[in-house]
Amino acid sequence: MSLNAQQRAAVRYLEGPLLVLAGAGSGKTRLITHKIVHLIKTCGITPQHIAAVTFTNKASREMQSRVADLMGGKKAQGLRVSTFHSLGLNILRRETAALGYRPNFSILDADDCSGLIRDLLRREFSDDSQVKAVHWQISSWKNAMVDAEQALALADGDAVKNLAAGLYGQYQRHLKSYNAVDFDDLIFLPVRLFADHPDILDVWQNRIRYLLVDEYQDTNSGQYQLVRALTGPRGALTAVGDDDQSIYAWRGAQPENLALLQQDFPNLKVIKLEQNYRSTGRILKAANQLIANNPHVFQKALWCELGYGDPLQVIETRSDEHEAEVVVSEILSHKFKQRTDYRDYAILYRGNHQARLFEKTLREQRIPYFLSGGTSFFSYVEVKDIMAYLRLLVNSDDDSAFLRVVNVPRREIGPTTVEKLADYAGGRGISLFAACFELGLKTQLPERAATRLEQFAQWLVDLGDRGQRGDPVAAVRDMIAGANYELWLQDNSKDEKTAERRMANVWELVTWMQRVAEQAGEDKTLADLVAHMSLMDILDRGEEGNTADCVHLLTLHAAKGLEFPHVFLVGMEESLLPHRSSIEAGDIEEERRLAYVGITRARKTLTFTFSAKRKRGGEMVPREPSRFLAELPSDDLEWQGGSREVDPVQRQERGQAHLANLRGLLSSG
DNA sequence: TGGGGTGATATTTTT
DNA sequence: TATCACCCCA
Repeated sequence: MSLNAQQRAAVRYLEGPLLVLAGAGSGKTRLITHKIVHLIKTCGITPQHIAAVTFTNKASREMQSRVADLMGGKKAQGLRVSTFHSLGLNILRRETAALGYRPNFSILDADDCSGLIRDLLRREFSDDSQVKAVHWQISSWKNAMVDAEQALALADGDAVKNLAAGLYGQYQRHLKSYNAVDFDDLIFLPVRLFADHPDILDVWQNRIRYLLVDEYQDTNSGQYQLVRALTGPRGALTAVGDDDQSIYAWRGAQPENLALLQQDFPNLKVIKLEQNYRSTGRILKAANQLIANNPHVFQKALWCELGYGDPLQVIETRSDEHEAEVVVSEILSHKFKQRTDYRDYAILYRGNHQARLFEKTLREQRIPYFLSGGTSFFSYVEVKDIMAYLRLLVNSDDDSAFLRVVNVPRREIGPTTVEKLADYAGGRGISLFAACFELGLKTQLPERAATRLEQFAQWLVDLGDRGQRGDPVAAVRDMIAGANYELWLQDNSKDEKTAERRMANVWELVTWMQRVAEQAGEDKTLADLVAHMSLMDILDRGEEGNTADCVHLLTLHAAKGLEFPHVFLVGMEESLLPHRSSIEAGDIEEERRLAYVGITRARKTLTFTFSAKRKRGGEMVPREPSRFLAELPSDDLEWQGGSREVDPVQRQERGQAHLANLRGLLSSG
């Protein structure tokens, strides 16, 4: 497929920094990938001097594979397509010394960090009720490039801020002594580094001669500063974004960064991509009209050549249960009439809890479905255990990992022993792991305990050596076997089934690690593998999800970037969308963008539903249709339902019968 | 060590 | 109202 005039202009524009305002479905990934190939093939820039940055691993993988397709077999060796965090990790790993870290530092995930904060809170204030708030506050500060010292100055009055500011410095010191960083540090530290060391920045500006940023409206302060630093005066930057799809302000994204770019680069060129290749005219008209209610720095209007399409349906239902039933039966009858696949349908909603009833109804009808979200692979206890072992193998200073695994599986190293060990290590200013080998420890502990600790540590040293010299993955297998981890799982799971499933997770982790190792080539050490794995989620290996024929159940946030022929945007009610808390905060613009994102996912048909009543806290609460429905072009809407009152029992029976009937038709046809 | 009882919480989530 | 995390006790 070729490029349109605007896309072509954006690909070819190299005279300075470029901002591409890419509306929904306007082919922004196509633009970025073509530009990368253009830079390589036409401009002769070597791939290792080009970096493309995305937010998610999924987007990064997608971009990589599409560049590979465009290159037609010719490998773009050394091309850096990565997430912001991987890029930061890359910088950190090359500049550990300048940052005062030792090689092979660990990356702590959000849980580990919360754990550390909980411990600190307990110790300092013996009150850990505010862990989440404090963690969130520190993280926000880091994202805004505020360090511990500055935080102290910023915190006056607000209780959580005071608490967080008081802990921030200690938190950082602990991380440093663990030789560990958190996710936010992966951006924060490089930005700091570049500000303090112009010579190092210079090296990186030479290494990355052209930078492309995807989903630019989602960048936070730190990420923007990283982009600005790397871009430098040369201005070799293409940022692609859509202010109307900014839906992550609540976690620090600064859509203002779009306008800021214009300020910081006065010679910024702006190109708009307004032709949409996804949706019908009606859907786009609705999207445009809705989003016109938001203020705009950059005006933009989507158009298409795909025809006007079917009217948008708006269905009023009696209850949330009824809503699920109606949507499912609409899907069934539509599928029957149009001979479509289940995968052509998506049900989009504001909050995860809304998925439940749809899930239940789909399951009752034996309709396969795919549910977004859920527990991430890396939050399973068994996966976290193994990851902690890996971290400890690589970085013996990682006390956080040490504490997690020292007695898992049971090694008869109880809390008392660990506490004494911690006291000793603290006094000597060394890691828990190092302390296990010290003779002085033997005077503090009963001999048996000291011996067990030393054996444990020695076992890890041996494994680490093996991982260093031979095949790292084999060393990991040895570790799992040596720790008797499987036995421990069997003893600590509800039943055999769970134990098996959990062990399967462990093996999946190992298999995945093996694959990462193979992909990475021979020069990947255990440390490299572990660092990479800390930034990935095994769940977004994707493939199965896409190929399986499933109805998709997604939050509006999770739906961004995806498209479906037939979309149901459910729960179009005041206090759901826009959400109550946003109404109360007087900020419904982001909610409107959320609705906009939902609408623009649809290719052919779009159905809104809202319920007259909804169960909330056990009671049926009356509901109002969302104000956003009123902002849509009424000529393009077809309203159904809501008018007649039917006996609920009778209705329920009728609904069930209808569904069963449809299912029968489908399976026979 | 595990099960039951209790209390907090009910927007969105990636790395 | 339903769920879930966490705590305590047997």
